[in-house]
Amino acid sequence: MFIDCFHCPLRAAVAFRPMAPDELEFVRRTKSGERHYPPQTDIMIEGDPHTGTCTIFSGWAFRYKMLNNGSRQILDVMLPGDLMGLQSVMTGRIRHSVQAMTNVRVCNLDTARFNDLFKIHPSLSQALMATLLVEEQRADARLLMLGRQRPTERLGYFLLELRERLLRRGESADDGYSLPMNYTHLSDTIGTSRSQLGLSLREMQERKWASLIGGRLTFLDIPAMKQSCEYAHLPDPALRTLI
Amino acid sequence: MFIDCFHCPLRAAVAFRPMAPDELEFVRRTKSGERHYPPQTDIMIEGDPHTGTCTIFSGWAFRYKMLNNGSRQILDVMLPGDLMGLQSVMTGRIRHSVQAMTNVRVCNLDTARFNDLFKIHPSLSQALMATLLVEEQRADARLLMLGRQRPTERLGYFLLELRERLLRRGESADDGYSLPMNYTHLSDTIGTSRSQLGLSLREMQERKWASLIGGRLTFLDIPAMKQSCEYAHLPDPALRTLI
DNA sequence: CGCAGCGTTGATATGGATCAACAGAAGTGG
DNA sequence: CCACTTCTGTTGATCCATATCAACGCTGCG
Repeated sequence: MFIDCFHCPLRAAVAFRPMAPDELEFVRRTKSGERHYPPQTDIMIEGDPHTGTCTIFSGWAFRYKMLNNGSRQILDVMLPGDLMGLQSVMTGRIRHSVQAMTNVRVCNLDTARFNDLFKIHPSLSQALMATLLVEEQRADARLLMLGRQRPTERLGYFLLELRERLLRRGESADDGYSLPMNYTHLSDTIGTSRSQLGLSLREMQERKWASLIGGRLTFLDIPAMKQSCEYAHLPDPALRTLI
Repeated sequence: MFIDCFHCPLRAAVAFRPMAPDELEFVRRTKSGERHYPPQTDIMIEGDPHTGTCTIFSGWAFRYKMLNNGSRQILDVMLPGDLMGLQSVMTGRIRHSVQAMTNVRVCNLDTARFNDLFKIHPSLSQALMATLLVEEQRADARLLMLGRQRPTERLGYFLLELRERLLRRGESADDGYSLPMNYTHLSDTIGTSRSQLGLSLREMQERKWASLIGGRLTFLDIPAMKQSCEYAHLPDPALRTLI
């Protein structure tokens, strides 16, 4: 049941930078346990100073922030291999919540060892920084989309990016994937209302870009979609490190 | 004319984590020169693989992305002490442009030495990572504001955040600061049209939050403004490292 | 002097929010 | 196992906030 990092099936995915044996040994010893979260449960809550750090092993989650009026902004979707809670280790407090979207299994990490990481494994900490910088690039793209694109293009961009992330993890076919997000998730991600999301989905279908039926997304014309949404492919996966 | 890092006036600001002598020596040796950029000139351009890395010594700049239709999204305003171009060193390519808003002086950094940074100065690289994570928090806040707040609240949030950043650098009084941004800059930052920005500025004034006259921003009721814009103060400045 | 850029205001159009309604699915409790 | 409730997808009607377009005076500059 307990997954050994040396035989972690996630590592086989092309999404991640290959790791030296001593680095991998370090990671293995940093892992302090596993935990399961059912859908719709919070894994971390904004403002909590006592959150730990963990990596998603399986399932989907999302980072989000709330306003007092109850509206929610989903900041990012988190997939297997994504690290969460680094903020709270390094800055003492986490400024967003994380919620499970499907059943989620995480590998907990011993936060105390992050100090050693920098001392003992410079190349690993360098790789981790590269990972953060790639995340920053994705955040910039989201800012552009929220600030300057139309709802349908925002949606398209989001779905294309998800496709590429999943492809690298071997969790998507070229022409589509299973999407465990409902209307509310999607509209809170692209910053629109629920009804507008419905219109955008229909528009996507009418333009023959893609269709979402029964939780299954199917792409119909990826080049046209990329063109219109001004999608830029993700940086080299060799930059992303799995801890 | 050439500023020695040991006597860098920026370091006196409360914005930055204090630095050990050997760290400072490392930084001093990493500095490879200085350069000046007049207003409206690009310091870095999106997609360029050959950008270096530098830190703003004085003046204001901004990071931005463009769409094909010509619209621009300003991702962030960069102030003295902010590091730029780390993306291109670590990931090989920069995904946004940077433009000077005022006269800007930068300290260029020798990118080759960033490898040594991790090997020789773990605490410094750890501090740099904390800095990145604080930036991530600020980016999350911007996503929330672009996705879920009204233009006036977006504007208010932005101005409040700028105030706090400037205060820490000793470049702002408690009740206001000089703002070298024009209508286009501001509207491209908060994701609205130019005319809407005019309305939001007026609304800000009518609500007695703040007023912007002749490039000088004056706060009238900061608590009310923070309340309405749901402003959360920035993390501890001891986390931010000046390289 | 003429021109370009910028702040500012106003008129109009429209895209998206809001509200409402409903059917089907899924979960819940008796 | 069925009735009931809740959630979710879906569509439509209405309204309003914001984009778009236009105009103009001002300033700085060539």
